[in-house]
Amino acid sequence: MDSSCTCEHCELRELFVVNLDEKSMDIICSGKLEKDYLAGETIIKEGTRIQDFSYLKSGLVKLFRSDQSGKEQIITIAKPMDYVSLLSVFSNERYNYSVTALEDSVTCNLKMEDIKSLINTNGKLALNLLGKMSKVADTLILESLEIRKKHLRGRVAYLLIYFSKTVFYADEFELPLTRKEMAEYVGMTTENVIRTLSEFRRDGILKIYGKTIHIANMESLQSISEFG
Amino acid sequence: MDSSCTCEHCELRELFVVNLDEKSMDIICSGKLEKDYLAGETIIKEGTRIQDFSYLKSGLVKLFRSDQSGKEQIITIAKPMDYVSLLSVFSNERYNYSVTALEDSVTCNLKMEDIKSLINTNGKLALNLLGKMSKVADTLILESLEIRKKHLRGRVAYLLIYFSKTVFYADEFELPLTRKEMAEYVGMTTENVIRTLSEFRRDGILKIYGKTIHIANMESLQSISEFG
DNA sequence: GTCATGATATGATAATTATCATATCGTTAT
DNA sequence: ATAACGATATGATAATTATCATATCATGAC
Repeated sequence: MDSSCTCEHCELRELFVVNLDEKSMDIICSGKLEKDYLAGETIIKEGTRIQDFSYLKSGLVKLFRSDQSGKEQIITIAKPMDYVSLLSVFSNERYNYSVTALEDSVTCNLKMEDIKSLINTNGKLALNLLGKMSKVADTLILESLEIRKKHLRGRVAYLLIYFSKTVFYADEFELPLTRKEMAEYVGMTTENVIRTLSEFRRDGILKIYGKTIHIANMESLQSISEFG
Repeated sequence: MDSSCTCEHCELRELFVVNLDEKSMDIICSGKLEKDYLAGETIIKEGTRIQDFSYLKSGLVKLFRSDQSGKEQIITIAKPMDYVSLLSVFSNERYNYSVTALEDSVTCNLKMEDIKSLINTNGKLALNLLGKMSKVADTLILESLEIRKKHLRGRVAYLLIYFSKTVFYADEFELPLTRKEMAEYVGMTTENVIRTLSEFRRDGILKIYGKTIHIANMESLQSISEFG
């Protein structure tokens, strides 16, 4: 066993759920590569050839698209143990989105070829990946339909609740997005994100200290999100 | 070989791309069930348990969600050889969307269990399905981002081009959606769909005879879609 | 045939959202 | 330290879109 490989102790088992046999684990591990990124650094650039199958070990990243005029749309945010390259990966030669670190982050990159050959011999792994991809796609599609139905207040409320309930598990947290990025996520203008946040502050729903948000009235925020 | 099974001649081979061995083919085929639906009929109802893995043999169907107030949002339209149950299928117990026939349609239903056990033993099939799902998810997600960027005129133009170029392969076609459904697809009101169509007619871009649409000026329509 | 209903259609108005202008604040580069 | 820049912030205004009212038309129910 390669002494530089610490897979037995790493999260690969958790990630793939099914226990791979020693040989498969060795193949995967020997090609495994961890990379560190500082907040703001580019992890994947749209148009790059897809060679790795990567997941996020720690930190927080955004997946987004840019149009010709440079305007960006955030597709989703990935948390630790989420796949960074799941969309596109089995159907495309190249990434059709970019990935940037929102916080200092570490990715774990496996070789796409290794994964593909493993899938060929390990049906459980295949089903597991199908399940993961199905879930990610479902979530993204339903989320975009939900957001589309909401007014501006509802969209901002939705986003704050998202961070509070599914990313930070706290009523007070440090926003990992600028107001501009929040706007790019939920499809509105930066000015209106700012205005909406100010409005929530004036209504006593939020306390805002720069990027630090404290949700003072979660009930109100939730009813605004569901729409009011 | 079961004489009622005509799989050798059917499109299963095309669909799965990889040639299944006789035994696998038999398993799939013996559980195969074709169903006919008239335009307007419900094929899948949101909340139903997922038991089949089905694709569309002929016709045209819409996948959509309904909210508590009965308002609907169309997720996508499936054409022949598209999977009707691909989203959700590997991650959910129940459908979180409904499917209705837009035209008289025929579905071919395979047993989910058979597919799953085949995936276990056939890596190529697994990779093929991963590819298909990846592509569908990608398309849906990017489409929703594209539509979100457009103004009303661009959205209607986009939809008409979609039907012309990828569904009917013709400049003149019979719209399979009501104006209300068009609105539900691209996220606007019925009135504004109608108004926009009228505007295109007045500008000489379209000729409209009820549900029959003739695109008289594709260049204009395309530049409107890309936005202008 | 007549009625009821939903689809299509159009206009007037209201609500929502974006754009533009401007200002402050904090951070980084020099 | 100062300048430059981007992020945050707010107001005024314009553009976009939805809502409401109303009318016609087609279709299916009876």
